[in-house]
Amino acid sequence: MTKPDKRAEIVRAALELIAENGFHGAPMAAIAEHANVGAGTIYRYFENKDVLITELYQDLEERMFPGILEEYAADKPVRERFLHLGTSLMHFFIENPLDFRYLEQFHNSPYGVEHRRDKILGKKEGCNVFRELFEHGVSLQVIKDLPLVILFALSFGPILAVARDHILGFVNMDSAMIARTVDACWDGIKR
Amino acid sequence: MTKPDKRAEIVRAALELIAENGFHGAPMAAIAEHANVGAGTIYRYFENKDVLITELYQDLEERMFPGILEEYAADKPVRERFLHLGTSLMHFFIENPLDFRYLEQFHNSPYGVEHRRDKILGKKEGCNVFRELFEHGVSLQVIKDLPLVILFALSFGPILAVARDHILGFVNMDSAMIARTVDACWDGIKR
Amino acid sequence: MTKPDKRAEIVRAALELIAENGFHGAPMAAIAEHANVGAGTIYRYFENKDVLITELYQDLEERMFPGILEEYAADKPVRERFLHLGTSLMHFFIENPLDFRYLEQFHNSPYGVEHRRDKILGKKEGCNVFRELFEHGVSLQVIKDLPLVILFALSFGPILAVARDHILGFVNMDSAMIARTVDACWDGIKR
Amino acid sequence: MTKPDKRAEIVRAALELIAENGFHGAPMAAIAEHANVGAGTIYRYFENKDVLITELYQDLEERMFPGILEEYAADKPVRERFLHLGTSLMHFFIENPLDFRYLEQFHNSPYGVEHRRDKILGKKEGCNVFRELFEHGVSLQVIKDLPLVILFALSFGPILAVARDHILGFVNMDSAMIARTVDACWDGIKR
DNA sequence: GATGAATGAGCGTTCATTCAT
DNA sequence: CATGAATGAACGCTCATTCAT
Repeated sequence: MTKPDKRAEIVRAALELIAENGFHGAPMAAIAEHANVGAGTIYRYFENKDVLITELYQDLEERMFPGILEEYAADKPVRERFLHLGTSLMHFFIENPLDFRYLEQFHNSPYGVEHRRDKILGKKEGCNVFRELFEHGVSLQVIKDLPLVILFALSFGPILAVARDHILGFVNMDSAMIARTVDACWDGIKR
Repeated sequence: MTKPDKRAEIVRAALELIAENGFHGAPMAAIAEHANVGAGTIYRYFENKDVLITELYQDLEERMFPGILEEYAADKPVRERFLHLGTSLMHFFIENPLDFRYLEQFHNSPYGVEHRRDKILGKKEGCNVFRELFEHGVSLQVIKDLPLVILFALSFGPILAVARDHILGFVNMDSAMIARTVDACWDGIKR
Repeated sequence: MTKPDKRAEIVRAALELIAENGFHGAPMAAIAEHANVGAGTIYRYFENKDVLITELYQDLEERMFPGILEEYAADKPVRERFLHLGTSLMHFFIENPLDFRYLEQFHNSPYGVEHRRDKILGKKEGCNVFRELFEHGVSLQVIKDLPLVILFALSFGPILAVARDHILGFVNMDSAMIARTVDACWDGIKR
Repeated sequence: MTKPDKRAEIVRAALELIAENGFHGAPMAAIAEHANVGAGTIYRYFENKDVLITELYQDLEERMFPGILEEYAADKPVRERFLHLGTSLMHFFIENPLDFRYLEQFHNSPYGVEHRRDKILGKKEGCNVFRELFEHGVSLQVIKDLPLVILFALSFGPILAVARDHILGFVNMDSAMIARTVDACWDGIKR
């Protein structure tokens, strides 16, 4: 039986190396070495590098959403829900810098573009909390009546940028600063 | 003497190929071919690929700022100046998708991180209009009193995200939509 | 004790895969899978892939000769015996295309060359009906007085070539056409 | 400018290694080494290994036919022409054992099968002397009225087999023996 | 100064074989 | 005995860089 801890080691090593060096700064041989695994072993768990990259992202999403949605109350006001989500997201990024950097590498690559295209065209199920919240907010005239894509950009653009800058050490985000930043994002989308 | 038009051809070809295919989708041989230049010739103008990539970015910045700063009046109110800059920037990105995609590739790579680090730590001269505008706005209590880095994130995060989505075809930005988006960014940073 | 049916399954699977895809289109893992056997199990029956390939050929010969020699009467005239053998052989090839293709793969490889060398140099016992028939025919002055090796070439060269062309669909051999072809082979060696 | 002698060295090394060890006993790295050339250099002359293999075969054919057709007189009787062609062919094989073994490797591989299929289906121009000779002989009722493919088998089957056996040292073909063998082939196809 | 043929380290991937279970 | 997960050497191929012309 394939040992689950080998797969986990590969995932960990790949995430780390790709997060730190990008996709082509992380050769399969290096991933194998960091995982204390033979080069061929990776291919028992992942068909090829593309599949590894994609599954790594899916793993990441599965680890990310539960935490973010914890204590998320769908019956609270739109503003409060937005602040909750934005804050949780930023905390997750800051506490999981490797995950965050992997996520950025992924989004900023053909994989990520394809992934987004599928999501926007509705080909893929994704986490729709944000979409629903925005649509709800727009219908209540609490949020600006802008295309969803733009509302996403106004919300996540700053959050991602700030998380990156924190991780790179360009700014230090404590809880208060996070709260003020997410507040500012809300100002951007609120009507 | 090295002919400046050869350098220009190399820059043009490299920008095009890298914007379209990423850094490792643009081999030096392909750049040389697209520039109608020998492969070795590139190395007369650029020490190596890293240097080419970095200088390409500097060229891009030099082409970008004059257009954006056109008709920029330092004596207008902060809000008006912000809207002018944001709108110009978005227009530039949308009208120069190749430049924009190169810029994104660059920012999302070790090169870009290094570049930002140098700028923030003050090692490099950059375009300081934005910095001055934000600092001025903060001092007038027109803009939120947040760290500069966060104000940048709140302003450019959404603009970059929206420009990318427009270029990828996920949203269609006409002048009206651009104006509304930049307005929303202002809402994000204004006090 | 090793179960003989496991060995048989391995032999069957290996023959099929190698016949269809050649030696290096038939990885040990694939053979194991087709045989419904663990990859390591093959090594309990065959020391390594080379040994498997060689023993496979011996199995094949053992299955081939009994059928060909059926109804073979050593007291019939040389010509009649030759036609009988040639015809039986061609029928066997045509009715067992997998065996035939394996045989060709084997002959046309270092294994096959080695095998022939051993046979010709008398190191290995083989089926000697053909040799005896030719020697007898030569002594009766019914068959041309040529070296055995050449008589083999004149007889089996065309038969193998025609069988291959039939299997590849380049010609369609019915019983009549087989008879005429073997007749022509006889014309080649007869005095 | 690419030096023609580099290409020639690669061709020589590849022919030699493949003739001796088969296609997968001749790794590109080994070919490069035998040609005293960098591994990457091969790819300046041949797109990939498949192309190298195919072009090697075409080179070989171009070297082979002129010699064989030398002094070939289309106005001589069919028998005489057949003996001339068969003898020339065998001499060529025996004098160029590397070429011969390469040719065998090629024919006995997917490349060769494809090549023959194209030729038989008329997709490819080839050397049609044999075909014309056979068709002419059949129409004059000098050669047996058998499908072309079978006439080819009766002629070349033995010639190839004998050439191989000579090269492997199983028989020694001098001019007299070659003549007698080709005579025997003629007996096989003549009416 | 300009060239582009040549290079070889390094990539992603395969597969015969081993060995702990 | 049987297994199949693990291995790592070896493969075909790419490409940044060099250097003789």
